[in-house]
Amino acid sequence: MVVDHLGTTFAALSDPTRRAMIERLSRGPASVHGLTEPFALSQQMISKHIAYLVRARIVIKTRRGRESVCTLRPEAIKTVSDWAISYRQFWEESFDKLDAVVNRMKSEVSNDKKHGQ
Amino acid sequence: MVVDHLGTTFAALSDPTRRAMIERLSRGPASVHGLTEPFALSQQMISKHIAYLVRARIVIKTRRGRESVCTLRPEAIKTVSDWAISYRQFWEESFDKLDAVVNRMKSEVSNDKKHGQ
DNA sequence: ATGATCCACAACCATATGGTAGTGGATTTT
DNA sequence: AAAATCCACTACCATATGGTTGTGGATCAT
Repeated sequence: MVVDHLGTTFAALSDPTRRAMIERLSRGPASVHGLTEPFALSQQMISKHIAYLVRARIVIKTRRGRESVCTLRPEAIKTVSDWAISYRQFWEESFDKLDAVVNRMKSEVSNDKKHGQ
Repeated sequence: MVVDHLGTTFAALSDPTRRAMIERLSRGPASVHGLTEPFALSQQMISKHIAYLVRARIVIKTRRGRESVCTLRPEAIKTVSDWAISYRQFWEESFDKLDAVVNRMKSEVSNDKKHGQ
């Protein structure tokens, strides 16, 4: 079976801890230890989350001495953006329709005012 | 605990069947039966997937006679887009840096050519 | 060399999810 | 009224995930 890259990406993003880690990494690479500190989670759990991000190709891990440095892959997040933007036309149309409805309601209201009830 | 809306949204998007259902619904509302046909999955399973999408507030279900009509909520997908776009600055900077590296490599290559090896 | 630090691996548990099969309730259709 | 259609509910199973504890291997500092 073909691997569902986008699927594993979304799955990786479904956890708030991992999204926070991404936010942290967007401000520069960090070691596993550096990622553990802010999160009140065990080091083992952080390693698991990182493994998940690595599997989803969102993060790259490189060994430097006794540290593992994690780096964010910008392409990964762009992939998500591209997916969502592919529906841009749909949601803009929907919002336009909503606008139209609102406007019609407004004019009906002013109509009511003119004609009384 | 506070509900992690974005998290359940991403989780809902992690399944290829559900993403295909979203693609289908972006072209207009459909009944459960209408959503079952293209997917070679049992009706029960499709109902489960729809329930997942409803829980993530991506889809709204309305009963009409014996049918349940599913409609896509455009705001839900816009949420995903907004999340990804919040990292736009990060990835554009990264791509710029990559460009810089590539350019430096190019100039080094032309340098090698000039000086021989 | 010894201890401390950073990290990975394994075993284990509870829960959620993807999937099946079976059933029964409404609503249309005939 | 009877049959067919559309859908939801339940029970059940295998697997993946979030989380824990325990441990051991490298690497750095003293």
